[in-house]
This record gives sequence, C-alpha cells and structure tokens, in this order.
Amino acid sequence: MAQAVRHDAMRARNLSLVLREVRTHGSLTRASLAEVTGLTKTTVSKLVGDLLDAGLVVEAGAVRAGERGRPGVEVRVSGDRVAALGLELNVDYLAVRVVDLARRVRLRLTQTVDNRLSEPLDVIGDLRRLALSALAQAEGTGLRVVGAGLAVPGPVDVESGEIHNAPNLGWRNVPVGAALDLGVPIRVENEANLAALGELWFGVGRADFLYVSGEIGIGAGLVVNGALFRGARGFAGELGHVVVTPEGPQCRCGARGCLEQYAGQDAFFDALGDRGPYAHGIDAIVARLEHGDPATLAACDKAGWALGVALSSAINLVDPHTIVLGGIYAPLFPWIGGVVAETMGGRLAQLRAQAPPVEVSRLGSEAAALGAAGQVLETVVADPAALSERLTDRRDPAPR
Amino acid sequence: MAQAVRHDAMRARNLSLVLREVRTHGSLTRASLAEVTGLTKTTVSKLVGDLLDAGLVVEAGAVRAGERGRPGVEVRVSGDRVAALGLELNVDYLAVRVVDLARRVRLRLTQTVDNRLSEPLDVIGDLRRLALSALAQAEGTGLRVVGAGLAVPGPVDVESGEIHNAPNLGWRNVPVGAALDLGVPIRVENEANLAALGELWFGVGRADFLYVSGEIGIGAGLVVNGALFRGARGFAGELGHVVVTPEGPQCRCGARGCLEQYAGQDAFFDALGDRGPYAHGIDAIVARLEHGDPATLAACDKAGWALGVALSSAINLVDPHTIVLGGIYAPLFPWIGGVVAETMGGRLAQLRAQAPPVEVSRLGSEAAALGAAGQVLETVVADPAALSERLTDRRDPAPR
DNA sequence: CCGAATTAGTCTATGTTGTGGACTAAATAT
DNA sequence: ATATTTAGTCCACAACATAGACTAATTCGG
Repeated sequence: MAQAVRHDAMRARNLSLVLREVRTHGSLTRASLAEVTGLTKTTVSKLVGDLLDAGLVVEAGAVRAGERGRPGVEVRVSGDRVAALGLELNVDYLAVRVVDLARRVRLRLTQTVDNRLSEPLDVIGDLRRLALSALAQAEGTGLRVVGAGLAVPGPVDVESGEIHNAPNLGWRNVPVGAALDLGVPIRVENEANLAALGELWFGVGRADFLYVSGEIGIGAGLVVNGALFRGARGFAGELGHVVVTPEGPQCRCGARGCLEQYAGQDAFFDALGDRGPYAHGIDAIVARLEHGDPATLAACDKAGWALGVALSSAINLVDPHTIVLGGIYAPLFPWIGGVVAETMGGRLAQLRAQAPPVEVSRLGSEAAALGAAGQVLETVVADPAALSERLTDRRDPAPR
Repeated sequence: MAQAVRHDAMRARNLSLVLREVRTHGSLTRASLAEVTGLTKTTVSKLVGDLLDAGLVVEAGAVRAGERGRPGVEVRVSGDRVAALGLELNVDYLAVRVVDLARRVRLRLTQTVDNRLSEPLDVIGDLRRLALSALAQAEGTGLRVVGAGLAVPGPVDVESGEIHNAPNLGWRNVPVGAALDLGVPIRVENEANLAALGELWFGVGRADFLYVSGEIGIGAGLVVNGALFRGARGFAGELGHVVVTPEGPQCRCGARGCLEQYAGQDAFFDALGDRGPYAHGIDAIVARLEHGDPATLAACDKAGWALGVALSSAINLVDPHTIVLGGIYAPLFPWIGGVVAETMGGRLAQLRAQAPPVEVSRLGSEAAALGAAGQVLETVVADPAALSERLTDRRDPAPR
C-alpha cells in the first residue's frame, strides 16, 4: 500500500537515488550527480557526505581531468564495508558466495553432494557450516555481512522462509530459513527467480528477459524493467509444467505432456538408455554430443522443440524482451539454441515483428547464489539510511 | 527510473494518498484520515482543504454520529466536477461511456456496427461523432472531462496511440489516437487489458486476477496487486495464441493448435455448421445451448477443455490469484465454467494446494470502455495536484 | 439544564529537508 | 600572472510536515 511521505522518507529516497546513480555509472563527481538526479549541488553534497560517513561510498583519490576548471572528486560504491551472503541449496551441490556492495565476489565455497539421499536437517547443517565459515572469513577482512539470501529448487513462502514443496529434493514444508540460523537476516527464494536476478545484476545486465533454468526440473524467472515478477502467490515461472502436448507423457506433477517431460535433465538421461541418478552429470551428455552420438542429438532436438513450443506460449503471455537460457541449457546451448529459436520463430513470426532473441546465460551454476546475495545488497541500496543507522548503532553501543 | 523527491513531490504524493484513501473507504472524516494515512491531523486538514478547493472531494453535509465527542465531517470523492471518457472500438460495436471521479457512469452511448466492412477512417469518424456528442453532454452538466481512454481489439503502441496490428479488424498501423482528435488527451490500449482494469475498478474489486476476454480473438489482461502487467513491449496477455496442441489446426497467426482455434468465437460458429459473419451473435449460441443442442454442447466442452489447458499453462507461468472469464465466456459460463475448472484442476492439483478459482465477469461488454475511462481517472488520483493546477489555470486565466 | 468528558478540527511555533545564489577552491587558457 | 571555467561549500530562505495548545461540538452524568 502507498505510504505517506514525510521528510525522513524524502531523505531516504534521495539518498537511495544518489547511491543507485553512483552504482550504475561506476563513479561520478558530485557535480555530475547533481545533473543526473536533478537535485541541487548543495543537496547532493550533503547526501554524498552521509553516504561517505556510512562507508557506503568512497572518494576515488584520483581527480577526473578533462576539460577546464577545477576537477571534481569522483565517488564510487565502497566494496570494503558492506557485503552479503548468497547461498544455494540445490539437488546436487551447495554453494556459498560472499559479495560486496560493489558487486565483487569476495569468496566462493562450493560443495558437491547428493542431497536427495540425506535428511533435510543434515543438508541444512552442511550448508550452515559452509555459510558460517564464509561469514567468519568475511568479517575477518573487515566486511560487515548485512544479510543472506538462499536459493532453493522449488516454490517458497518468502515471508516465513519455508520450502513449500521441492519435488526434486523430496522436501515438503521445511523451514530452511529458521533452521539455518546464521545470526543475520535471511531471505529464501526460488532458485530460478534468484538465478534470473543474478543474471540481471551480475550477468548480461539486461533489464527485461525471461531466464530459463534447466536443472532436474525446469523453472523460469521473469525480469521486467529490472524487477522480478513473482505472481500473486510467488509461484510464477513454473515453465517446466507448461503444456507441450496436452495428452503427452505422464509428469510427476500429475498432468500430462509438461515441458519437463521433454526437456528436463532426466529426459536426456532417458535418451541415453541409462538413468543412474548421478552416475553422469550433464558433462556426460555434452561429451556424447561432441562425439556426435545420434540418440543424444535426437534428444536435444526433441528438447529444443519442446522448449520452443513452451516458450512461445510464455512469450505470448508475458512478452519478455529476451530469452536467456541457463542451467544445463548453457552447456547444451550449441546443440539446442538453434532449434529453440527456430521453433519459437516459426510460431511467433507473424504475430510480432520478430520473436525475442535467445541468448545463453553467462554465469552458469553460480547465478542463483549471486542473485541471492544481490537481493540483499539491493535492500541496502534501496534504503541506505536504514543500514547506516544499524551501522552506527553497532559502533556506538547504547551508553550507560 | 526513480526520480528525486522534492517538497512538491512529497506534497503531491500525500495529496494522492489522501484522495485514494477517501475513495477506497467511501467517505472518511479528517480524523480517521489522519489515522489511516499516518499523517497528522494538521497535515490532513491542509491536504483535504486543497482537495476541496480543487473540487475533487466534497464534505458530506451529514455529520457522522456514533460515539461521544464532536462528530466529524465526512469527506467523499466528488462526482460533479471531474470525469473521463471511455471509448471502445471493437469489431462489431462502438461504445462510449462518461464516468465521473466517483466512478459513477454518467452516460452510455453504444452503436452496433460491423467495422470489418468499413474503412478505418470511417469507423474512427463514427466513434469521433459519438465521443464528441458525449463530451458535449457531459460538459453541459458541468463536468470537466479531463481525458479519454480508447480500447481497441489488438496490440497497441501506447506511446504513439497507434494500432499495431488488429487482425480481427484487418487493420495495421492505424494512428487511432491522433485521428480521433477529441481535444482532450487520449490513451489507447488493448481491449483485454482495459477490460481487466474495468473489472478491477468497476467489477468484482479483486486486485489479483487474470481476466480472459473471449471475442473473435481471445485476449487476457493480468492484474497483479492492483496493477496491469503489460510485459516488456506491452504485448503480454495474448492468451489466444498459447499452445493447446502443437500440431493442431492451423491458426491465422501462422502457428498451429493455438487456443483461438478451439475456443474463439468462430470455433463455435464452425461447430454450428454455418459461419455467416454476423448473422448470429453469441445469443444464437446461447439459445441453442438452452435447447440442449448436442453439437453446440460438444463445442462448449471442447472449448472449455482447451481453455483449461491454456489457462493451466498461464497459471504455471504467471500465478494469478483468480481467473475471471469475460466477453463471450460470460454468457457461456454456465456451460463452459465447469469444464474449464475441471481441466485446470486436473492439471494443477498436485503442484499447488488448489487451482485458482474460476469466476465470471460482472460487466459484460462494458468492461473495456469502463476500464478506459478508469485509467484516466487513475491518473487524476495519482497526481491531484497536476489536475488542480490545470483546473485553476482554467478558472484564473493568466493576468495581463 | 449544566458541567465534565470526549472527540474533531484549526492554529501557531518549530524542525527537517531541499533550493538558490554567493562564495571559495582548483584547474586550464592566454 | 590573470582571466575563465568548473567543483564544491556556505548561508539565508522556502516548502512541507509535526507537536501540542486551542477552539468547537457533541454525549454522559448528575
């Protein structure tokens, strides 16, 4: 709901605006900040001063040369004060990333495991150890970790931090957020959504796209005008269960002919004739494709066609500017991208001037963890005042 | 892009907040406004004073009795000062509505024609005459018409007011907005989108739903948290071309097996064995259904099934809270609603706790025109200051 | 019927924030 | 060395919201 704007909200908003502009431009002088924000030099000076005090930006010692006149002092986002933790709990790996406010990745911890074979609490315990170690290392270098984001493979209740139903893990109603108990605020969110945000902030930098996450299941995250679209209940983006053939093969979800049956990871293994859960990762499939194995190539064609069909429905419904293929589709892209684009193009060509371009993700399996960390950093940029209060609270404990 | 907040923006925002709260509550005293907005009584008094001066709200002479203490003066949105024009140009009719700021419909003009048989400029001329007559009548009763909205059956470039491609009219690149030339600002938008907004503001009042508009073509408008979702290019909601059967019957759009082939209006006429373009409206079909004609009932079942399949894809992708069936599906609802809900339920039951409920539109063919007018009124509520400046400019011409 | 209590709304002094223009600082051009 | 130009700061001021005193209008209790 819309809220009343008081002086403090005005200030918070302008502070956020300045910080955001500094970030998008890399670095800016106060004078150019005044120009881009429309605020006066005076106001910008005051706001920048506060951001400097809070440690959110730093003055680049270097002065910008160029034309005539006194050179300005450039200001840029500080990566040495504030950071966030990005976590991913997936079917076959755990990942932890520490990312600073300047969006540099400061620490990467990854652990390959098979979480389908373990109890939820054991898996969460593993992730917790990893995360606490990362936290300790980060704080050791003087970074203040202001929060954590966690990506999980399935729909989530963002409010409670509870996993609703992660069929690929076999988990139901697991309160991961609470169980992790890291001592910092934690936000849990669907893996595909966070991977989409990862791509937005750390990848191609485009602001409008549909990210397709191919894993055991298939999810999608829709980014429109730089914001994630979550739907009414937060379950948007279940691309894996979009209809390809209404009377097609039975899907785990109860319906028939869902995309997942044609283009999920297991569909590829089925095509190989063996299905041993983790005997082969996606690399085994890529290897076969590189050797020109006909059965695997045929599986790719079929998956690509199905993906094209499902995406054409998706495009008709949500009109994304671009399609970004991630997860297993990134390594498979050379064999699958063409078919996808062709199928889509064939179905959409007449209705629109052109079908959206199909691109490949740049981040690979890191996308979701980065998105998770980025989401926390976004809250800092959205309200720097709230953070700097917390920062000062910490430095000046209540006098007694 | 985020904008800097100055004092005037703060004021504008709070003014809007107060007006919006008055509208959602019907009527409110200054004291209760202070409570719901979080602003102080002083501030609310000043803001209400300005809204009164601008004529956007009126004091209800009646004082609210009840408990003890001095009774407050209730304030409600004034319907006597500001109004908007809602226009719809559709395949088989033209509609004009005048709606005041209190959302009361003040005037209805409808004209049944066959616009497929006429030149675009002739049709626009007809609509223009109708609109100008409505404008004159409205201004005659002292209403100030601050803008117009126009609904057209097809994707639109909202910026330029140009119809891109309306296949059902056979129009391409027609600058309707400019051609109408009504002397008030005009916003052109897709019919399904405006019908969805009409349903939001004048119908059921729900804030999260997918509105399905069944006409010659099938469109959809997605409303999330009270806002229309338009996609990256504004072409979202093309439900009619969502895949039902990837190798199904050829569609006008170039693809195969689109929903429109199963559940568009023409699909029903095809089932009847005759297709004479306008010999029979939807009423003919309803009549046959009421007499239990087996072929027509079968067509309904097929259409309902296809709609259920397409909607299950849509639900997986955009997660609407509710489905609202409008257009021809409103009169057909008794015969089609059940099949739709069953098909959807069957495909979605396991993945979600429950499939979204399927409801019927309350507005019928008026939805789009009302949404078009409502959209204009929304801009007034969003920034009452801008309007009241224009109002005062008009009353006090620049002194010389 | 009158005073106390209660609630609505206005008025005045004050605080916070951004503005505008004068001012100082630091560079280049001549 | 001086004029010009641009960056950044300082100070008086304007716009807006706030806090609390004040006035207004009602009900309750005797």
